[in-house]
Amino acid sequence: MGISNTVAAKGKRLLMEAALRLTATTRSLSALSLREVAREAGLNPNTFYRHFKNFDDLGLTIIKEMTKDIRQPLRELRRQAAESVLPANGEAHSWQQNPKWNLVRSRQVTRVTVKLFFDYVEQNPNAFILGMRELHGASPVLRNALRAMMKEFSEDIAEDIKELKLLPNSEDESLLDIAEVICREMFSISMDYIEQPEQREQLYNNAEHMITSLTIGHALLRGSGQLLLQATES
Amino acid sequence: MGISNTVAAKGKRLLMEAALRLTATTRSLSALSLREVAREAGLNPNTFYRHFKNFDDLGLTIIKEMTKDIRQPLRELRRQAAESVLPANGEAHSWQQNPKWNLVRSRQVTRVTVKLFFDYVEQNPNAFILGMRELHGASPVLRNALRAMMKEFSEDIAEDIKELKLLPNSEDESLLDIAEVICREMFSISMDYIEQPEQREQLYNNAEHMITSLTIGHALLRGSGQLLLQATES
DNA sequence: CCTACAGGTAGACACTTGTCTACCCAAGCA
DNA sequence: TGCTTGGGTAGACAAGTGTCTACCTGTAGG
Repeated sequence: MGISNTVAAKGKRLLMEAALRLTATTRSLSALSLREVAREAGLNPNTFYRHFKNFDDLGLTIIKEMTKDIRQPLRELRRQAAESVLPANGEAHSWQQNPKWNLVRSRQVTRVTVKLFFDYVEQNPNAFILGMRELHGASPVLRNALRAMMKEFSEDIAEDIKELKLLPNSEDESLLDIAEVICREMFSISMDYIEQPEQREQLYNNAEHMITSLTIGHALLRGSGQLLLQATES
Repeated sequence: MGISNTVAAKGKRLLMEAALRLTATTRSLSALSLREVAREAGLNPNTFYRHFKNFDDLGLTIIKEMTKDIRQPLRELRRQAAESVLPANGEAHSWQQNPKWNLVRSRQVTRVTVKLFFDYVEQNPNAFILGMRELHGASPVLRNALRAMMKEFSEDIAEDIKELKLLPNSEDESLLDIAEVICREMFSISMDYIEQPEQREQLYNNAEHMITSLTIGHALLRGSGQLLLQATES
């Protein structure tokens, strides 16, 4: 669950999975004991030393695995979503010529991406729980690693917004700030998504509304007011 | 630091402050040991039992104190900010009649509030660190308590936006969702604010930009496009 | 003046922890 | 064939832990 099979040694994988299980249900990584993890993995305490220097080491290894597992799929999902929404025959593509269709398309891409992201969360809840725990956790090493990971995700988002032309006027670099907010919020909301299954429909709608407000507001502040007005007029 | 003197017993306060100190620099609350906290407080381990049932109990007490200390001041700051920005003599007040001035006023209120919030964070860093740690920490009790606290803050924000007329068209209840995003983000950004003093100016600007984009985008989606276009045209 | 009691201490208990040294075994390779 | 080595185990150690019972002391209230 969350730990890909790229990790060679069996014992190593067992330990990582055990840590992931304990972290999600019980405690933060730094609060676990070496013996506890080994016990959960069904191994001798000393085996831990064969694979990891300490808990930061274990945490880093898990985080790297997760990043590798999640990053690429997420981008592909977004690209698929963008390509699946096409204009009606003969209609113009550019924001200048067809603002309304572009806005609809953007929102559609957002909806699909958010949906797929939440599906992903649903399938790997423990990985996300560990991530959020340690992002604000006690270990500076893990905090920094996770921050770097989220920065990469944000850069992906910003890049995709540009390439897929999801916003008018998306040239400037302050788009990255917006992407970071989106990224942080999606991770944050995903905690609620995991813990409150009965609220999922609403969380889904809120997330979409959050992203749309944020991006549209950003575009408006950057001088695309006229276009957006046309796009939102019924 | 962060623990008001409303707590009667001296030992109790000492323990709370010790926990706050250890949490911020070392570990999450659930990873602390009772003896460790007592040692830091200069007290006998057993004294802990005189005041708290367990660590959740300690955490809850700290959180309640903090909420009481922070909530009211924050609202007052926002109100002061709103009142300090007045239209030039004879100018109209309403969004309909004077959109540009209203937008300027809103952004001004945002700027001032954000500034004051960060000042507050700077003065009580440990309280905020503990809050963010436990918001995503291992204890469900503390998580829920902190979520409730943030919900209250969000309601304050939403209410103030309405009362102070910081947005056109701010009647609907989905405003609360936006307020929750703002609240979460402000707490999240405040961690960076504490840890990266050299970035503070930029974090400050980003926060303001984030809030403005979000609120304006929200208003635009709710049909205030025409007004906002007028407001943003130079 | 006595007494109740909140707040603090002391010592002891069984238990868990990280880490050390030493031993084991199977796979890969010369 | 023999040997190196990665991955796993066993046992022991001092140190730290939560919690129990028992004891002390100042202060408020009758």
